[in-house]
Amino acid sequence: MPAVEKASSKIQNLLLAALPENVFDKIEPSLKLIDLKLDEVLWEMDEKRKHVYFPTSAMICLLYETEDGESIEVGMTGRQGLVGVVTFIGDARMAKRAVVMNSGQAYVMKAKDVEKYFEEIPDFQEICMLYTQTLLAQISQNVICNRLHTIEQQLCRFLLIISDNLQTTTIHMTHDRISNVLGVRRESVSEAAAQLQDKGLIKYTRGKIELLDRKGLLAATCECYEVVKDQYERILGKYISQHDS
Amino acid sequence: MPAVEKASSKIQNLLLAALPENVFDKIEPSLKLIDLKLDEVLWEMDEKRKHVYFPTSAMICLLYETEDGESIEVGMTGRQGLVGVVTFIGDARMAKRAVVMNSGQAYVMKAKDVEKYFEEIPDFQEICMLYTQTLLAQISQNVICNRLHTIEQQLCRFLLIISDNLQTTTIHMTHDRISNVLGVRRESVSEAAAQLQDKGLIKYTRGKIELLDRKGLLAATCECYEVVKDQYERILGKYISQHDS
DNA sequence: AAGCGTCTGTACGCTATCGCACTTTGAGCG
DNA sequence: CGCTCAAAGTGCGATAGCGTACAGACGCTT
Repeated sequence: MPAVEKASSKIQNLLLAALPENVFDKIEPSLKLIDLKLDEVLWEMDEKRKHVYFPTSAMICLLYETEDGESIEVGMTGRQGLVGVVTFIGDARMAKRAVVMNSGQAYVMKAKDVEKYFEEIPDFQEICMLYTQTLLAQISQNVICNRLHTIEQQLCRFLLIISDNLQTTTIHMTHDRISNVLGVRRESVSEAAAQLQDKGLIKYTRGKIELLDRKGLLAATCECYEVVKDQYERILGKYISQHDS
Repeated sequence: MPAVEKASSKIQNLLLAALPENVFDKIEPSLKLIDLKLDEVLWEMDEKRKHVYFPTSAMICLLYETEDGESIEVGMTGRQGLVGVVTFIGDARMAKRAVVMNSGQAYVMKAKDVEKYFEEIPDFQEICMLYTQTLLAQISQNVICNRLHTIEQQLCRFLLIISDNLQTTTIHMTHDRISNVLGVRRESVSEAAAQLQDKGLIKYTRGKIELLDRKGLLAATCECYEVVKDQYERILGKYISQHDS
């Protein structure tokens, strides 16, 4: 199997792609590519985690839901990461559930296998631990972002992150859905989106947002986007060859 | 040396106390008890972490500082935890600095030794990893708390956490200092504090806050306090014998 | 005992966001 | 091709928290 095909069709998850080929071959039997539908719940709080997911084209959101039903994103993962960090650092449940935010595919691995490989294969362990660090950085930044930045800034950041993970400038998502992730009103998202559209940075219609001006969005968002991205690069950069944009 | 003395005078850090005695004895030579002064900076971002701290009577805050100088707490640690998680899961820098928020003592261990014990002693590794999980839970909850809850609720939560860690109902801290941690104006803290005082939950004078009614504070704070505390208990509870309050 | 500096109280206008209610629009379905 | 319903637009009063400015008060120092 030519390396090109491997990179393009199989290992679309950056963490898996970061593994040395022989390591990947070793764990491959435990990987299964599956489809994830919108709003599918990968796990609920207080449920034992049975799988770890390495998204390729799907996007997953770690959501928290308060006692009175409001939901907020704690962290977010696409092809740049994995879902189920807690599986190998223990069984903490930091979010109430993991929900598919953008349908697509992901590799799944049973928690048992993950644990096994984690102990047996140092490279695998290292990649997982490094990713955990980037997740910590991401969540930490969300603390700051939620306190200090405007909805417009947060929306820009959100769009950029999605775009990075899905490798597209067209995002299929309604304002309402976004509002649930950001933990704000739908109207606030609509308003912020309208402003970005006025500035020529995006263009949207029902459930579809197109990013027109990446640089403009970068200028309109807060430092948080760059900070998290930089940390990701610093921590995992050397392992991840492929860089888009 | 009688066990009582050990518990009372030496191992005031709950994580260290959770280690089996023979394990503690093994790592003890690497531990040094030091004094931490108010506002002392344990590390700055982009500095290689050289030590791990196990606070006994000190309280340490993981602070983030934005480009325009605002500071916010990302996480907080006292005798219930340790500072320097990143040392063993890699070298991520999720916060810009760790600052002493309440003077007191802490055990220090060199990063090198930490790494060594981490690999050699499973019990040590486990405790460290479990604590990391609780930290993740704590930071995640801060994301939610910052988005959804009032300053008054957050102040209650803050006071309760400090009280838990310092094992006292008298907190020596000015409104100004608290405002830096919560990432709000000093006046907002003063106002919230005044309300809590009116309700008879606390009593304060210059730089000193006394908690009068713990139950009342619990009722006045948000779910976040309990959620984090529950996670801590669930994850580390079985190792930690001593429970106050 | 006085003085000074730090800590806290108060006040006011401003902004971002909320909550709610209602309208308009557009995409996809039959 | 038109209908229908979800998505997005609009408006308005309410409110939490901000920024700024200044006044009062407590406690330590001399």
